[in-house]
Amino acid sequence: MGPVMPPSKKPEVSGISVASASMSHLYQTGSLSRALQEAEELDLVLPVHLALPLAPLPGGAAKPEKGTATPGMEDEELTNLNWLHESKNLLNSFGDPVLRSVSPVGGEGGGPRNGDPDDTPPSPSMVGGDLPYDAQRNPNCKPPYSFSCLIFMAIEDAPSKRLPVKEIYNWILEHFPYFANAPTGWKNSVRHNLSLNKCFKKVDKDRSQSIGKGSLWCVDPEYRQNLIQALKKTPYHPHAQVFSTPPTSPQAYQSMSSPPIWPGSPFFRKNGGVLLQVPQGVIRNGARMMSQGLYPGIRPLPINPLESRTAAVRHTDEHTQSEQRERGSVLSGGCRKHIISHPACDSPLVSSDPKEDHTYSTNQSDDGSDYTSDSSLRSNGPVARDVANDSDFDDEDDEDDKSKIQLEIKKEEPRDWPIDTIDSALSSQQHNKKRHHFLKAKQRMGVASDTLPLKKRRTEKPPESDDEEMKEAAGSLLHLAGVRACLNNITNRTAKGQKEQKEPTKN
DNA sequence: AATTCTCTAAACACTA
DNA sequence: CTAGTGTTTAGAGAAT
Repeated sequence: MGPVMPPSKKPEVSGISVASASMSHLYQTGSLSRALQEAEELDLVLPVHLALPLAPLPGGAAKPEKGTATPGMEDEELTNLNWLHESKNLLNSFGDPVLRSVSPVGGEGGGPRNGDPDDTPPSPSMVGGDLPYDAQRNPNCKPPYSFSCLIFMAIEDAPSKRLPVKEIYNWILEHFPYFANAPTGWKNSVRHNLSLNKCFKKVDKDRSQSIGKGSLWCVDPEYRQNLIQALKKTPYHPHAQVFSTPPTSPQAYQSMSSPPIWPGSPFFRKNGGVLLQVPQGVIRNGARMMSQGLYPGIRPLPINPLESRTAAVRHTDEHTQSEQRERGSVLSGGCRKHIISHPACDSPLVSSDPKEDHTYSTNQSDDGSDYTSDSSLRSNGPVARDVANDSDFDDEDDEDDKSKIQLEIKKEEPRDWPIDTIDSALSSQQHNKKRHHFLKAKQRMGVASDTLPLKKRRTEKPPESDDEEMKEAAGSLLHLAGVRACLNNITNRTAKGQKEQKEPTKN
């Protein structure tokens, strides 16, 4: 255990340090601040939402003064607002590209924001500004969820896990009264998000179903966990119950941590609190939670746990912080050995095509030209990956084993790194712009299908997906045997043929 | 200062 | 024809 950190020193928010003491102990020791201080002294890793109020910000820069300048705001509110700003920054800085792109907090980046020191006075619907969200107390407060999260919640809340746009509107309206008075532009944003965000897939309408216009939308299972993770990280009111009333048991703590919308919300209830529960194992290891979105108990994947057990290295207290870091850096040093590989596993999470798993902001364009800085990879890789690979601390309960399984399935995805994404497709419109001229030029040259945005392509060619998946699955197997290149030649030829057949009809 | 990211607006095509 | 839906582009603005 290291020495007490001076207040000015940046804590390892990325979760490098290791906790062996339970968080409930901290709560029982008294006030949160004291507990947090104690945690710091003990080098404990805190779940992100606990660490937030205390943690200085990587990259500095919270801009509390930028908060809502709503007249009449109380000091406490301002404090909370500052906290929210800080937490946003902190969350952003954690670096999972996915999380950054699927920000839990709406307006992380651009767009007019509530409470911005705008020229225009805040409209009634904006009262509440950036204050931590409490839909019950302040229905006019803009929800702290990005549209991605809102849509995700709406879809998840549907029994069939698929909704037409209109129902998504309705769900949002029902759960977030803010939008009732908001300008209608938000619907456009929803549609925009659905269209551009890779997380959401259009489902071909069942002929028997008559839902009117449009299609059904669902969450791409491949990105589901990421959305959950993003949602999970939504900052919430620092003075919420979890802070003001230390629970007497870990269970109590679990049940009250990180309410997804608000406690008692239909969404929360329907999910039985499961979706965002933080099991003890995770609490003990905030690092994993922060970086991996490991939320054991969240709809375990249909895989065989027996085969998925990892050779997890149990963490012991003698691991020093530096050891942790070193281990992390080794693991993250480009060669990410995945503990488990299930080439034959038919987990839906396994990407069928590495190429498909990127968006505008990924390393390589479809055409192979490299016009991206891929900052998400650069800036986020190390921290996220370090921690990601530190998933071997515990653990004794099945829940955590499940989480490992999920983690490893995710890890299996055959790419350098990965998941850049979620709605980086949406967010990387910068790249989109950069691509624009290039793609236009290319389209003129008659390679249109190849240059279509990913999302478009995904929805455009469902018919051959089975075939393609089979090929990819075979490719994965053959790859292991070192004959990947051979297959590629075959598949490329096939795909090319198909493409050429399709092209004329498209234009 | 440059980049990244999200939101917003708008145009347009398509469809019920 | 209208309204809703889906796609795409452009730009604003905050954060990094």
